[in-house]
Amino acid sequence: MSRSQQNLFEAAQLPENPEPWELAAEGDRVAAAVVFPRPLETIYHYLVPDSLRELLAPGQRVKAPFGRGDRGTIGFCVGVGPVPDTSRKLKEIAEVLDREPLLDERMLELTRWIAEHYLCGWGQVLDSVIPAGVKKGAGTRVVNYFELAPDARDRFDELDLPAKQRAVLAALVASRAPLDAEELTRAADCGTGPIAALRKRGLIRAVRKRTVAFTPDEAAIEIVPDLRLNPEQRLALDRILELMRGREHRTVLLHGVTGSGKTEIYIQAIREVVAYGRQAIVLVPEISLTPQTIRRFRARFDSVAVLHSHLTDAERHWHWQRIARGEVSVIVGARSAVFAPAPHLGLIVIDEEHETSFKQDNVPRYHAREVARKRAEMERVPLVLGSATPTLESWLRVERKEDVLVELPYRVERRPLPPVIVVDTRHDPSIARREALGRVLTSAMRAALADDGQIILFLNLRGYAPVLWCRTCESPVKCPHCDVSLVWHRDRQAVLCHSCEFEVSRPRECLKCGTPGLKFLGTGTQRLEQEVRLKFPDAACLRMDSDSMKQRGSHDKALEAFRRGEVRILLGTQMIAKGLDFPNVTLVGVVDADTILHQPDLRAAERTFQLISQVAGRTGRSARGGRVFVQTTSPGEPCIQLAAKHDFLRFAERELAHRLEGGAPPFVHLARVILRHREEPPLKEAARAMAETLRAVAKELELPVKVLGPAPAPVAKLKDQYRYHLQLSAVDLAAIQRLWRESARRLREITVEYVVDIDPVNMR
DNA sequence: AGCACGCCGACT
DNA sequence: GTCGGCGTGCTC
Repeated sequence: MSRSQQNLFEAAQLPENPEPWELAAEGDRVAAAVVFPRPLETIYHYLVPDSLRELLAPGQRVKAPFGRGDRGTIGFCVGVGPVPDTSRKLKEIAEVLDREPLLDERMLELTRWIAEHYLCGWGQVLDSVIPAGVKKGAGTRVVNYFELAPDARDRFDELDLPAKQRAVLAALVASRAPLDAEELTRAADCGTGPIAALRKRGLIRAVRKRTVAFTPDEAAIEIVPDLRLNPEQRLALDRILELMRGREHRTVLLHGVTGSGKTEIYIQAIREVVAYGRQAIVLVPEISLTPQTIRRFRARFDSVAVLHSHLTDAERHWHWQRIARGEVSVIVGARSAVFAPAPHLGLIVIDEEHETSFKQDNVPRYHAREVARKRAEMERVPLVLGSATPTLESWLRVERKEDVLVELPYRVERRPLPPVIVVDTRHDPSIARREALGRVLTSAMRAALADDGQIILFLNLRGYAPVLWCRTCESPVKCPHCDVSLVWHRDRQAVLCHSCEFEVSRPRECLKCGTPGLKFLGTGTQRLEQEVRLKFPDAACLRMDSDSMKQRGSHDKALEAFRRGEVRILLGTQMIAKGLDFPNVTLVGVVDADTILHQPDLRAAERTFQLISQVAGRTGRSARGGRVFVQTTSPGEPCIQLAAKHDFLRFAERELAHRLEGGAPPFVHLARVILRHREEPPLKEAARAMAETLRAVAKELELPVKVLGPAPAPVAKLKDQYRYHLQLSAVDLAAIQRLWRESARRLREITVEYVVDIDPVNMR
């Protein structure tokens, strides 16, 4: 038994060293520790019948009778060992579902850590970590393979057989491995009849095997050599390599301004890892997982697996198997790629570390950065976090010397960062006329176009008008199912709810009071597109948002058109804020910096700073230079001012001071409890009762946890369910975790549905 | 989360 | 009298 297996037994509360009498009493019966994909903390024990003993190992799925009805339920075996010391009569495992473990001991340990850290069931974690395609065996099928019966080879010469049957036998004699029906009929030039006849005679027999019935169509790509690093990059890479060779875990924060060449450093660090025969995982935000990013890695390494959300189950399964066999050196993917089953991991990289999409927003609500940190710690390999605008969480760790800071303060070839001009739109005549582009930005656009430059305009709202105003209610019309304003989409001639599926075509009257006469207020990307076309009729303009980019491949096509210069003005949402690198872009406009700034979120300033910095990174990438215009009604806001000066350090210092003063993250850990119910009064009462219980338990156990609330959630209703939330905060996350676990029993009286979110990043 | 058990209201 | 509403509590 391996060491880590023993650890699992401890977790499963099996006796580590059973007393001799125990062994005698139990004979040599074996028990399996099983967890189920449900919100259950408990590890359940089952007897392993002798017939399954050889087949069962930790990491495999089993079917076992569970609950009062003894229904066959699929669970995950997390340990095998002696029968625990319990008076309870154990049931037996009914079936072993996998031939091989789906996860090794380390991954089991990692998933257990996630369950404990994020307060959910271990089985739930395992269930979400293993792709559906792997569980289903997608892209594989069971095929009959034929081989000679044991004595057929010897009797071959004396047998008197029809010619075709003889040919089949001859083919099998010649082949060393068993052949499937297709191979056999081709080799013997016959149909299936002779095969069936031979089988009947007992001269050949069939063995059933699961085989891959999937062939990937990955076009070959030409490998290009590594780029020459500039002195700063060289220094940064050396620092990372030095830590890598130490064979100790370290987390490196690679803070490099946009365009400083961080990706090249990742690539060359990975090269070293691959040279040792190890694998690297590179996590990138989902929206950055574009064909360009993929090509960039595939042009530098022989075997790259790209895990993105559009893979079919069969493709995902195929990659998973290849990764597990160690055939892939580099795994590039979004959040869930942190679970790639690489057998000899050498390095984990997280690009754009500050991106919120690394946090999963359903159970298990893990943050890929924290999971990566844990995994890297367990595997004793480095973790590299890269960003131009690190999270304050990562920055504080650096300040506390918990992590190592490596900086790239300059762009490649020492190109300057673009000047950022903050435009006060409060007294702008165009804005007063409800236009989206103010006078300053419009004339800057005119100049850029006259100078043959290209333009990127960023606006964080999709649709035509984000507000449908009812004059009678004197308020925006809301979705009848959600506490969210409906958005007018002109292209579909309908108002949509961006939180649920609700849609009404061309409403003439208010959905609440029935009065006609609605006004469309505010500007979304569709209205912006119209305004741009009106003001610049001669410049080809393209809108990129999730509405216009629904079709597969349209994203790549749009960017290609922009790259070729067929499109002069590119406008869109978040999806154009990252990673794009077009040398001819000489102007970037942030149409409304206030949309993020004024959100009720403790990180609103941080997000605004990040947005401006990231968007600014899209220009000035060639000798042509470039400028950035940021439209806002709060031009004095420090986060905007400091982003305009590209001064992350000052911003971090200021913002950290604020957070410290306000007792906010990263100085404390938060946990958010979101309760939901169809009716508001019982929900409110349940939330109150929960807060009271948590406060009482915290007091009894003297746990230093603050309990805030309850209060209606910022989105007070979603899909016909009202929402309330509580906020727990503590310097030490362990205090929150303990409080939650210790309260579990007393929280059983809470009958409305609720979830806990540890270290939330989304406060809606 | 599921699911069985249980204790109350409208039916044959 | 029974069928079934969904509140309650447990699952090796």
